[in-house]
Amino acid sequence: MILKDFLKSYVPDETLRRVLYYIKCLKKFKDDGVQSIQSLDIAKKCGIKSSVVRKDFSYFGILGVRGKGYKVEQLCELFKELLDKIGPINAVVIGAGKLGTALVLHSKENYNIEIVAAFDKNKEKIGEDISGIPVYSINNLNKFIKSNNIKIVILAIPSEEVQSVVDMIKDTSIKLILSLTLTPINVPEGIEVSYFDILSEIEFLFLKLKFKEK
Amino acid sequence: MILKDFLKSYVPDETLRRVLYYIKCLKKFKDDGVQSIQSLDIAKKCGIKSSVVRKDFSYFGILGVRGKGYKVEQLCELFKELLDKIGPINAVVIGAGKLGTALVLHSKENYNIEIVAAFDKNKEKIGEDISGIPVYSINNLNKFIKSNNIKIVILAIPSEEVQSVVDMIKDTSIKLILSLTLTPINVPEGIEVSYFDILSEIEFLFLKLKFKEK
DNA sequence: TGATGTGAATAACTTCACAGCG
DNA sequence: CGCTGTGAAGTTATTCACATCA
Repeated sequence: MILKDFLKSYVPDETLRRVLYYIKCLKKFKDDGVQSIQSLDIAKKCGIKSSVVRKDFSYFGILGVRGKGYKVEQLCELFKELLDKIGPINAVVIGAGKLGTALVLHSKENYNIEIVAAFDKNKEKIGEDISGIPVYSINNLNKFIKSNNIKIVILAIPSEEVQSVVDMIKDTSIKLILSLTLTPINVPEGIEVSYFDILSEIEFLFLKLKFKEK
Repeated sequence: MILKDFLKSYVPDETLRRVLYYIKCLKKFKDDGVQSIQSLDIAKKCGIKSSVVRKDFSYFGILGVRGKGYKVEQLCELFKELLDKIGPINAVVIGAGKLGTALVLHSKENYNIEIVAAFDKNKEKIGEDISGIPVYSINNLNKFIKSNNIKIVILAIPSEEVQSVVDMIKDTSIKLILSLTLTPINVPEGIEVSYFDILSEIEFLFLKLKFKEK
């Protein structure tokens, strides 16, 4: 046990988000055979300031050596420990179209999340599998979630269909819904919804760019 | 001209992000035949507070009627005007795999962004088209961007290939790169990079959830 | 009267600057 | 000496509370 009892202490959301960058970044250093690094090395790679890196690390009690830096191996272990402590991240994806399929395939490579099943309403897709992950009928969704104690659902379906699927799983173990369109969803207390739409993100970034220009 | 000269005034980034939610939300109200709404109606739909809605609107000089609310039609027009003022949002996508293809198809429905071409290194895909959008060889990317004055690139390719593609377009009209994996990219000044990885976002949200639990 | 519009207070996050220590 | 670790200052965003006006 290297980590201090971090779950009790306060960690800013933005730090948690960056942790995933750090993990990716450190993996790269490790693969390249780098053994020792400084906060500035990580900062440059991630496009942030070195003081951010150091402050972020401080929330986890990560200790570098003053005047020297950090051991890559040790940092990797620490973050691995963090992820282990969180436990397995199992999810299901709704919609076995292009987007849903892409997600299932990506989840096989280098992520800590596992997509355990896909669901669709299209009869032609039901019964198929995506690289070993089964595609079930949307009618079995509620039952599957309950019996497998699934906490996360990814919605890779058209915006018109989003609410009806959510209504199907209101009363299950689901804690987190990630919708891939911005269409607002109604959920009961206790379920968190996030919206994550690639094309809308582009629109936002471009809007921001235009506002800065003038 | 309803909008005041907003491009001069300060608008928070987060407000700009929410604008895209408002647009989606208002479209829905309009489609449902709702003519008049209050800030609380929008807030509920979007899962935010009514005061946020009102403050956001205030940056654009949007005027409701005290004691009554807002006219849906009028709000829709205002935001349309905003988008028109920003101008067309043309982008290219790199990678004509599942994810890239999904993006091209989605861009056809109800977005303000237009994906004008896809690029791939796979000979079998080159020359094909995705619902009318051509797939070109990655070797033509630099030239295409320059001759079409493209400002936005979406990277839907494996993390190992990301940097080499970016290196190809360093000296073009590109202003904005959206990478769909978290792998850090080096870019020269003047190009903004954003990272947007669906599975990593899930990891982050789950991490956040776990930290809040305890 | 009832919901808007907005300054002021609060909270969250980032940056700074430098003491501390190997 | 050089880089870490971290309070303190600065910045940005959210929330509050209420005057305002159709």
